[in-house]
Amino acid sequence: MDSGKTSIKRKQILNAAATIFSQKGFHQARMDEIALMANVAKGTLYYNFSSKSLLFAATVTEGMEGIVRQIRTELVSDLPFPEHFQLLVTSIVRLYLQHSDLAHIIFNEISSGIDDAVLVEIERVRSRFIEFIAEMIEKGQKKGYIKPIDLKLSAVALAGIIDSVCSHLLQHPDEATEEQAVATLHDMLSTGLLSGGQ
Amino acid sequence: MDSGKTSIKRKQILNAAATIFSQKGFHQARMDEIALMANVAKGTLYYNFSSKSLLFAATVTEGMEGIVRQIRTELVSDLPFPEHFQLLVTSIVRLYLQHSDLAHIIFNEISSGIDDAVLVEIERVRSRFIEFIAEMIEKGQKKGYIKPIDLKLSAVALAGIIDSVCSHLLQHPDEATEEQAVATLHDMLSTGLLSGGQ
Amino acid sequence: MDSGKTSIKRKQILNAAATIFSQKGFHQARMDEIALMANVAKGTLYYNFSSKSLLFAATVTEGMEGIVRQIRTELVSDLPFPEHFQLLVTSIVRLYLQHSDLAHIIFNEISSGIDDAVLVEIERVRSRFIEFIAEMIEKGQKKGYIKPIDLKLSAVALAGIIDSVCSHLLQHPDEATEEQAVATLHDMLSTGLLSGGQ
Amino acid sequence: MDSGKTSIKRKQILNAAATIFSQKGFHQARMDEIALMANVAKGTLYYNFSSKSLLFAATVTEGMEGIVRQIRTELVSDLPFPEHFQLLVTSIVRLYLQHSDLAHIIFNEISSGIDDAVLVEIERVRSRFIEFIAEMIEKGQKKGYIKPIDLKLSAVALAGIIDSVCSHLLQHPDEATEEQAVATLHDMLSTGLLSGGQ
DNA sequence: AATGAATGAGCATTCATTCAT
DNA sequence: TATGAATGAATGCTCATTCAT
Repeated sequence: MDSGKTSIKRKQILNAAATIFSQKGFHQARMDEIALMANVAKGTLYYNFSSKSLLFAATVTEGMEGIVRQIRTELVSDLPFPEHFQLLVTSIVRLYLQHSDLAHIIFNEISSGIDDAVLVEIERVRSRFIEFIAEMIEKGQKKGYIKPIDLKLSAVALAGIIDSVCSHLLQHPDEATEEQAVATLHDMLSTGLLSGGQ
Repeated sequence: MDSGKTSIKRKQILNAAATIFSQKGFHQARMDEIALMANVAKGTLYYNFSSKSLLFAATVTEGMEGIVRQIRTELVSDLPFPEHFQLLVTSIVRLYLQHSDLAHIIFNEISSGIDDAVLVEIERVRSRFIEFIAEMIEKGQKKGYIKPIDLKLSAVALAGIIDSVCSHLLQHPDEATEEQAVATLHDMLSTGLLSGGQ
Repeated sequence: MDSGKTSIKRKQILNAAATIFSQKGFHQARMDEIALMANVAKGTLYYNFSSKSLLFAATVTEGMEGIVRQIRTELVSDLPFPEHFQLLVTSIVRLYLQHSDLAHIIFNEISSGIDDAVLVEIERVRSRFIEFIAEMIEKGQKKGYIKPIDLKLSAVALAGIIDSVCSHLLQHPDEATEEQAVATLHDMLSTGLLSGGQ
Repeated sequence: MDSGKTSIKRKQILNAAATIFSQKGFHQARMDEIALMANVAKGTLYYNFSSKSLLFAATVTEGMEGIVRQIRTELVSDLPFPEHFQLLVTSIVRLYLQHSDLAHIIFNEISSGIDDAVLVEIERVRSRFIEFIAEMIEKGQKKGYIKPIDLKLSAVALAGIIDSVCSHLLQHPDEATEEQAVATLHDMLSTGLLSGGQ
């Protein structure tokens, strides 16, 4: 199993797993609880995914695939670059908040105690996301809109800044609105913190 | 107990705890292992800290206090602002890498399953750090060096960007040097990604 | 079901079961594995045999029937007794080694945790084998070749001695040949260990 | 742990383990049940023996050591050989029946699914017992009482014959007395099955 | 007759915590 | 103060069995 994409129960399980894993983290998530939320017997979890680690891996991988696909879809527009960049930030923020469960896992779950193989898989997913962002930045550079800067590092930085602000937003929903967050992010990412024409 | 500051064993325990907790995260760290590394019997852990959660809280709190104190010390200089800002970034990066264990905990260990009381304590430590950064930004604004921007959000963003890049650096030491990372961070934080005369 | 003798799948299952059960013993054998080796779906196992215990019982019973039948066939000869006795030992040893899987089960699988009903069935098979040996001994006694001795106990002893030596042979194939084993067995069973003119 | 010889709880556990393991075999024995019978908490089992397999190994090894020691003690007599041999058979039978639990394990538990390391350990114990018997036979040969015969094979045969008859006795206590069993065994082992002076 | 997805009771093992010394 | 033997609740995983198709 572990790879057929279409069983109903399989989807129920992946959904429940995404929720529970992101709420509690890998180690604190209980297979019992996932089974309960997925409305399947515990054995069904293991019939479909041979271990907790592999269920976790599948949750992250398949979830992330969907998200990246979605962002790509939203960005097929032919907008001029400044608007394109604005859209990128907005899209990522919105999707992060929409799928905060998965996003939280991907950005934060590095904790050991997971099979090394699975850890590598998660790292691979994270990398692919970073590379996707790096692509966007590179396009901007080629069109002359983005300054010459280390691609990988700036992509990592961009991911980190969005993760951090969105996490904050989710934990303190009263302190700022999504619009404010997007505005601040876009402002900082575009022209930095310093004032005036430096 | 939990508050007397001077026992030798207590320090041994806190040191061991910092190492183990940062290597393995809260849930994967075992009291046995901490006791072993601290050269202390397991009972002694509980004689000094009444639970794993409280030991974790003490580790984080006392560790962070030291770090913030150290940053403040390094920043008492009367440098003009641009250099001051550069120094701030450099200091935080250096301390993050130096205390990556603790930093990692503070920036990433949100996973529940820890006593709520302790979670609140960790959040408090994180907040204090964010506020410290916000203060720095505010000073820059008052002196006219930093553009008007939401203080809290930009502080959160700054913390996130540094966390993300430093974590990346630690996991992929071959991809970039500390100097490159500092340069990229300073560049992005100062003037953002867009090219042109901002 | 459990009694129709002619399905192809049924035979495939019994063959696979004999192999797996003897390799791993009753408790360690898994129905999955038997189904796999029999080239049959798991459900088919249960369609033909209503439980693991009953499959085990059928495996043992039908297997043993064949073996006893075979020994009887080999012994229809009209050899004079000494040669007849020699042939008996040789045949049993050869068949034990040939069907070591089944033999191992029948001589060693006493472990409980199997349905009592099935345990009784196995015991019955074992008994029948002991009785078969006892018959042989009795014949020898009647012809004056075998000393007066408790029939049942000596049959049990004979079975035990053969089982023990054959098991040893299987586990340590390098320590002795089949011929040596047969010779030693025949020697001990014929005239015992003591030297001198008995 | 696993090697200190003197804790009270440790002994309680080993006694309970011997009983349960021999009643149910390795796979069917439950750690819960052993803990219950030993009057300790389940955790205490694991505090003293790091796994079920190791507990099993310790049970077999330490138990067997005691038995072999006991047989050796009973055989220090300076009896002339025929009586010595009789005593050997009698002692082994009596001890087998006395410690039928352990004896049963050592002679029958070959089932896989136990750690290989532990299986090897059990095989080692069995071997040592076989060697002990071989020594006895060798002594008899040197004194001229026992015929020239393969030492190892005859020792294996002797162990097997005793095991088989004793097991039978335990399962069918009504069919023969211990004395009858000893008599039959001694008779067969001394002069075999054939009558007269062959 | 045959299948295989689904089930859930059962079990070994872990580990924070306690407490007698 | 310090210890470490003892505890037992908690949990991942297995596998015989069922049943809708």
